[in-house]
Amino acid sequence: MTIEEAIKQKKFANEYTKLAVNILYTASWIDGLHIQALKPFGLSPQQFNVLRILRGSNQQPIRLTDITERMVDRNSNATRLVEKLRQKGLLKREICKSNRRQVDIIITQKGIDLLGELDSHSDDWIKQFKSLQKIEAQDLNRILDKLRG
Amino acid sequence: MTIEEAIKQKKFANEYTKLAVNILYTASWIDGLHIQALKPFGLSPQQFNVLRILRGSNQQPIRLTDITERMVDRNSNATRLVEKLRQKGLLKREICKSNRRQVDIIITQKGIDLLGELDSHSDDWIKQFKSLQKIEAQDLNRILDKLRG
DNA sequence: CCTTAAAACTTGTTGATACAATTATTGAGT
DNA sequence: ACTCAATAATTGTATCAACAAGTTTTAAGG
Repeated sequence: MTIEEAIKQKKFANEYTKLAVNILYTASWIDGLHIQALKPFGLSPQQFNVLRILRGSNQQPIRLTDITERMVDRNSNATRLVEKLRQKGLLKREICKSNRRQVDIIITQKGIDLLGELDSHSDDWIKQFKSLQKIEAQDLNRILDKLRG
Repeated sequence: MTIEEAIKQKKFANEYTKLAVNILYTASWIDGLHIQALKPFGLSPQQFNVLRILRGSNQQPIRLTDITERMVDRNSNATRLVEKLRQKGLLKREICKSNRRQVDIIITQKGIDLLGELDSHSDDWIKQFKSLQKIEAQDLNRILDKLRG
């Protein structure tokens, strides 16, 4: 379905305006898929994102600012996200001894297990993407990277 | 900047997972640009979207459901968005005589004028997109459309 | 040391969003 | 005409995000 059909707009000022709308629309669509896929596990996309960042640090403690830097959606409030995950027992937080301004955060076994479960289900929503040929996915990745400059 | 650098993640499971993250990240980036561009005019991206839909209907009254159908981000609550715009005097709403369940919505002159101002400033954020060649923008549009199936 | 600035987080407040439940109105079938 | 389902919109509630202002701790300059 073309973006014109999707939002019932016949024409755009130019190819670039259309692209901006298309990316925003597609992202909203993906976000919806993602939310549905995560719902059975009680996680929001941002919470999931934080957990993956923690796992990615290979059990090394990580600071809140590190998390913010690596988040897909930078606008979230890392403090409150982390607190939510802590309440669920998916991570631990501890004030850093050598620099008491910092809070060291580390994923728990329960968090790792949950991510493991999710990995095996990830195809449920990623499979939508398999409609693209690998070369198309590569093109898309390359052009998006270029776009952001 | 590659998506790997942007979120400091060395590798992805596959090209498709990477693409999902890339689209979400890029959309968040565009959204940020858009928010900044609209801020001086006191509009959110969704409010702007609604106004453009109204203008696009060529002064024909339009219903709430029509607006929802055409919105880039479907998850918003059209009732409350419209109410916000009404308070600013940018649109009028009137209960439809022939079908009193419906509310007919129409843009005001003030709304049209505001959009006119914005049109002349739109390049301010769209110009980011000019770093792409036209063919790249076309490719991107085509592949995103295909992706959504 | 003492003051000031910077860093790392947290919190308050206001506004937005998601989803379900509710109201009001119309249309269809009998 | 009466009932029931469908349509159109609104509202309630809980959660989430945006942004600024605040706290605590460390570092730097004189």
